[in-house]
Amino acid sequence: MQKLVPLLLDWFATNARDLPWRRTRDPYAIWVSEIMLQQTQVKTVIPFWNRWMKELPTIEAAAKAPSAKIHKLWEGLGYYTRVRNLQKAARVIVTKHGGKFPENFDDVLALPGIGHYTAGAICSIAFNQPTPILDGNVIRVLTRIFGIAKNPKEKETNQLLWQIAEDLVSRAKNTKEAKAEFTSQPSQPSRDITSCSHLNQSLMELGALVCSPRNPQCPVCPVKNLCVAFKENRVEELPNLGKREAATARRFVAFVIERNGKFLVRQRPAGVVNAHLWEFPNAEINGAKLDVPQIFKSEFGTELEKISPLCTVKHSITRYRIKLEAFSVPLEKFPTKMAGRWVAARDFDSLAFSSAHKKLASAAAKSILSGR
DNA sequence: GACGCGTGGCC
DNA sequence: TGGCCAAGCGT
Repeated sequence: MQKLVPLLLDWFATNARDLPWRRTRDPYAIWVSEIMLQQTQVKTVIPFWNRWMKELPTIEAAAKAPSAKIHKLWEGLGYYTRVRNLQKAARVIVTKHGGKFPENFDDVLALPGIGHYTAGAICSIAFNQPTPILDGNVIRVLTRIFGIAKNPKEKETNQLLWQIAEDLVSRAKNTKEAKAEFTSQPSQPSRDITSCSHLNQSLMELGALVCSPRNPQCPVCPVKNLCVAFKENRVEELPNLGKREAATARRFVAFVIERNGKFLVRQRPAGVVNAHLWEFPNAEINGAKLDVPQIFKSEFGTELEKISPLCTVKHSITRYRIKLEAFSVPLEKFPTKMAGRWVAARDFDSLAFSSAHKKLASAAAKSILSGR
């Protein structure tokens, strides 16, 4: 096991992807990347991160930004609580840390939206502290290298994995390369050493590029000769994550209500799925029968005048598989009971829609252009 | 400790 | 193509 850390560091030195947040040591920039990357793939995050850093380049800017702006910048990324916690934390940093990102692990961990993984990632990547990380990639890499067959979500196994992660990053701090880097540049402050940062990133990078969930690229793996799963031909069996619950089907109907070129949209309240995002009026359908005029009347207390199918969107939210059927509802006189905002199609882009309803907005704008 | 939270990539 | 998965966190 002596060889593991240097093998990973050597591999990372020549195989690391050139990601935008790897071109900086700014803890704010790295923090933003880590929040965006939670449960989200690198490829998805890149344009969001670039846009965010351009629009809100500092902690102070993030702290001051209007709610509409941060939601718009997050539109399409999902898990929108992340962006509100990011701003809450930015405000804590401004008020409690003088606007400077804290370097103490416990101070970082105390920030809203930052758990053990993210605190460890920021402290190691931005400050090169020997703080361990354990995410989906690292769980996969470590359970395979060490042949750990128990479910990594179980407390005992989870603790073991954190212990291994801590051991590895501690070794990285004391590795020969780190000392060489230090002695060759004795005048540099310690934060210019990167071995802890690179060791942690190497585990995730290996998990993303080589030790992948399906079709792992074992022949090119730098640590295959140390890997228990590879030697025992158990790579496909690990990690032993339980089964997921089957998705539940749900069905919704949405009304794209238009009058004089404006559409009725509303903002979802706090505390629900897609809180604070905008959407077209909609309702869940229970039961098999789809009586659209009846649903419209029960929602709005008004008979609809005309109606035509607009489009159908299939999407998933957490464990629900959703079919959303949208109808165009042109109105001559709109009822006062309808709560929401009337918005022209050209202004849709100024609102943050949930992903499914963003598709409805596109369809609505298109139908206006074509004269419907 | 289990659950809720979003979305898109991938095969 | 539908199901699995992704740089998790808060409650």
